[in-house]
Amino acid sequence: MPELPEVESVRRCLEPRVRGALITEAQFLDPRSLPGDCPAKARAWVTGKTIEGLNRLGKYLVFHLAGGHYMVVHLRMTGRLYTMDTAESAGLVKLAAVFRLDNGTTLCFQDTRRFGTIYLGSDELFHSIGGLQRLGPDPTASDWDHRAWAAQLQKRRAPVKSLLLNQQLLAGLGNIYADESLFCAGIHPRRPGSSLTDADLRRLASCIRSILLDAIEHEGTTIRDFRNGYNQTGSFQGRLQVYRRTDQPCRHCGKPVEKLKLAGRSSHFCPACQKELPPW
DNA sequence: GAGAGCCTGGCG
DNA sequence: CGCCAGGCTCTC
Repeated sequence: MPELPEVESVRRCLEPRVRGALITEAQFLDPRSLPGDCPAKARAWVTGKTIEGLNRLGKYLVFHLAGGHYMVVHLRMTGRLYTMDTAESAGLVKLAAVFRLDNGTTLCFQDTRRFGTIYLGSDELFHSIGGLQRLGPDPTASDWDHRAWAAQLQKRRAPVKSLLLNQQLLAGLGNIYADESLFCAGIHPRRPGSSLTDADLRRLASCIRSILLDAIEHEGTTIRDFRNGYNQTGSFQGRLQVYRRTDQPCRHCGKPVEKLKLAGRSSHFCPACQKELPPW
């Protein structure tokens, strides 16, 4: 569910409400969200620690805790992380974890499909979490070296859509924004990375950046499950051009949007605006 | 590369 | 009932 803009929206909501706060009480209600840790041990570990800051690395949220400790959260498909006033939080059901803070805030972690994960530890976490240690560059960073990224893609024969989903090459795109970026750049999702010209990749890099930044401004896309750090929906769903618009007219040329399966995921594209023809 | 698996719930 | 879903990992 959450891709870079959704995770960033969560981070921006939460950061001012958790920074500087002490965790006075924690409950881990679903052991599956704690790979390698047990709930009792995790509870004792986080209780009494102060949250010094909240960063984002790709789709990971990183809580910086006093003493060089970290709590890293990945929301996967249906995870929600939001705050509410502790007074309002009584009787909440189906939470995977709850944290009470000394500033009167309660931080809730909810996850219908239970793929989401919470990792606790020190510096070694960044090596032990497989997806975190080899994370590619962040396309929303002002110093993103898109030319180096483009050169990597041109070395691969895999479909460009699969390459966009590979977090080792670029951190933050998921199925929605990969499809939207390819439409914006006029590139068919099945084109091999090695077939992309420098001009294609300059266009694609520019589309990725502008779409992600625009989606952050709109607090992300809510198809069904996504909620920001205030437990509210985003609004970028109204601006989608192809994602989940199969058989509906392309907003640019009117031809019906098509769908194909790539890397086990649906890919939505306009057959006229995103041609897959020789010379590829 | 592709496919299965991890889970739950909504939809046709 | 079967299919599908915003992510990621692991096996063939």
